[in-house]
Amino acid sequence: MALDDRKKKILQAVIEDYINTAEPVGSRSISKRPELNLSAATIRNEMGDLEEMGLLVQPHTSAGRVPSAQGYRLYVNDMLMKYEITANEMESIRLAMQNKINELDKIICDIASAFAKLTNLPVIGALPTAESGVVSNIKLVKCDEMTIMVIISDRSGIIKNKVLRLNYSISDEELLRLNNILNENLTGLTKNEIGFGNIMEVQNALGGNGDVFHSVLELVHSAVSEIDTKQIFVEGLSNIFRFPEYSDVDKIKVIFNALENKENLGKIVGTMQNLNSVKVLIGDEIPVEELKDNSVILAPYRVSSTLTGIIGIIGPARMDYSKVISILEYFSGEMSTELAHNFGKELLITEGEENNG
Amino acid sequence: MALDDRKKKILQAVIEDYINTAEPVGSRSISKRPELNLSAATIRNEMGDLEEMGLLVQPHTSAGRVPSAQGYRLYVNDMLMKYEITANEMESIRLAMQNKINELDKIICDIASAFAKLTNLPVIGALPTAESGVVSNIKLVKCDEMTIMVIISDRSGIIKNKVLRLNYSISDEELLRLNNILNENLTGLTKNEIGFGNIMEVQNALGGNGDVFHSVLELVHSAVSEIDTKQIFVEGLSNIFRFPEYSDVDKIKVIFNALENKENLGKIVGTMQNLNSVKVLIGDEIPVEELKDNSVILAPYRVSSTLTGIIGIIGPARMDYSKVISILEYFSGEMSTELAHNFGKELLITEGEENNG
DNA sequence: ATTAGCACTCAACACGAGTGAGTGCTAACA
DNA sequence: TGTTAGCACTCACTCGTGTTGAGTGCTAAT
Repeated sequence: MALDDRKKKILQAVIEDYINTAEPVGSRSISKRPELNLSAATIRNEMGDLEEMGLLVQPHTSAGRVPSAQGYRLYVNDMLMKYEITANEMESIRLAMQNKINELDKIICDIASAFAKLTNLPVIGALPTAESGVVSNIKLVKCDEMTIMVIISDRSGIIKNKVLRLNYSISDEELLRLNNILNENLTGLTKNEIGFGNIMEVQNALGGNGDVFHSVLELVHSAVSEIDTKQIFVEGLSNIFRFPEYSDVDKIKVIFNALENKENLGKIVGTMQNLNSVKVLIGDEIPVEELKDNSVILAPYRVSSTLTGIIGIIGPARMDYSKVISILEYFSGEMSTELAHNFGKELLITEGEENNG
Repeated sequence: MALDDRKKKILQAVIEDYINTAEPVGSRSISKRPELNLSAATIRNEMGDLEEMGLLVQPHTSAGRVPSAQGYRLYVNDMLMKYEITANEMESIRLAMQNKINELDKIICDIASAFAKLTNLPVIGALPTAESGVVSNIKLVKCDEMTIMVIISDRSGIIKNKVLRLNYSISDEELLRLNNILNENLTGLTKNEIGFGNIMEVQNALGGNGDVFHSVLELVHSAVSEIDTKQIFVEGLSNIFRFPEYSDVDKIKVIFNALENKENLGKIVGTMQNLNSVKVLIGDEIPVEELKDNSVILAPYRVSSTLTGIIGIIGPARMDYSKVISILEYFSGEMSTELAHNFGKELLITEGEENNG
């Protein structure tokens, strides 16, 4: 059966009605639309065809039709109207970006929060991490007699710092020597290239008293290996209460349990392979069984040449794709220029951690 | 009316039954208890008295009785049986503490998560912060030509670090001079004593080119003022789904909205004034209107002489006070020695942030 | 003082009729 | 041949009713 223009229009009408009302859409309500000057009976015939084609589903015999995942997919791919972001919406996002005092992680969370408000949907994402850039500098700083901080940078700035409290003291000369050897052996390599092997090389280069520095080396290793560890966040989770599809406690329980599990979130965010465009996951395209009645829309953002993150929303498959995609695209596109404008230069990210020796 | 021994026993029986079943407790079920060899009719008379005294409440005429907030309060103050922590429970908490690789914040979150599992309740708390200790050292480190890190320590170690990217370069000599002046003016003061006034003094001491360092001073100021900013966390929120009192979406919505609001959490955690013992908030003792059907139990913990935090649970007023209090007391008491044992020395906390200049 | 007995209350549940939105099919119509 | 009006049918949903059972308060006997 061919999907002619009229069928497309009817499908679109059903999807848009359903997005607004969350109720199965009947033939009569569609027939009332002025752009489709057809009787309910005709619509019924067409809807029957659309159901046969797998684009619509009937929850039960005497109910209207609901879009299937396949229907949504067709809608997203072919029939999406361009949603024009309002000045207000741009303003909310800009405002969230403009708080100069806050550090990057907080700005991202502010933006996520603004998204959650604009879209009335829970927002998920990953904080910016360095995508395996080349380590350009490792710096060991002695904070006090027994406390060492390691600072790792790539050419765009600091990407990780960690603190270590030793249970022995280390002289300035020893530290400088260790620092030099570390830089000789590790700079110029990407995070992925730095493994335990390289670290052992350093230990060998240090010769006899390499043992003394063992915990410092361990610290460097753990800092390096965490460079691109994605820190995942969820904002505005309580937005799901707005949806009639979550008016049942059991369903809320399922989605909460699913989203409380960082592993699941990691899987979802991990579906973004190329960091260039918005990605839409509908229904069982989501790699988490419990979320297969939902849709996820993800967008990459780039803070600097090496720092990237992911932000997106999750909600019932019935969602305002057009608006959400536009907002995410706007953000994705404007992020770097916006922040560059506000901050006047490339941004840094840094995380502090501690450790014991 | 006097609260004689028998009335106390009946009250206790009602509360403990209700804690276990979440159903209004009838006279018959109490009369079956071997330790109270009384008929249902007698129990009924006594329960009538207890209701008159405000310790029990009847949800509706033909229902059993439920403890009032006042009843719970009496129970917690006078009638609590000492719950003996099991070896298993100790083990879970110890395990969470033992992960040496992780930094302190993660250990606390692990412990919170263990608590959530042990108690089947959502856990709230504040990450360890320095309680206005004396700033013993401020260190400015030049990471690269235009990047500065400020590291603030008290005598127990690093308590805050922040990174700043300048849009001008700063010489080693200038930085050293600024560092010295900062230490001259600010060390020995507590966080509360360091205000914008002191910072301005530094700027004056710097003389003519004080402007150049303005953003560095701003950074120091913001780092200092964040030293004891409580970072609040919630773990295992989905535990509330276990309770029949939250089988209604509207109620879940209320508690979620209440707990999603950091301000509310701050208010709750803020009720801990003295950091010495476990605190129980029952019903409207909780400073958040929406949570007045719940109870909160909070405990302080001390990581080092200057680093303290708060951890606690929240749940329906009907909760196993005895067990939860014991677990929190155990944790509160063992925390420092446990961690001291695992880490072999005082702990540090450090947070990294960034800023723009 | 305690208890057995009894009438009373009321939430909860199950059942069934009625309602209405929606369908598919068929026959008439342009 | 495509479109439409009409009609019988389906089925979730609502609402009123009756029943059940746990629990109470009161009273009178022990």
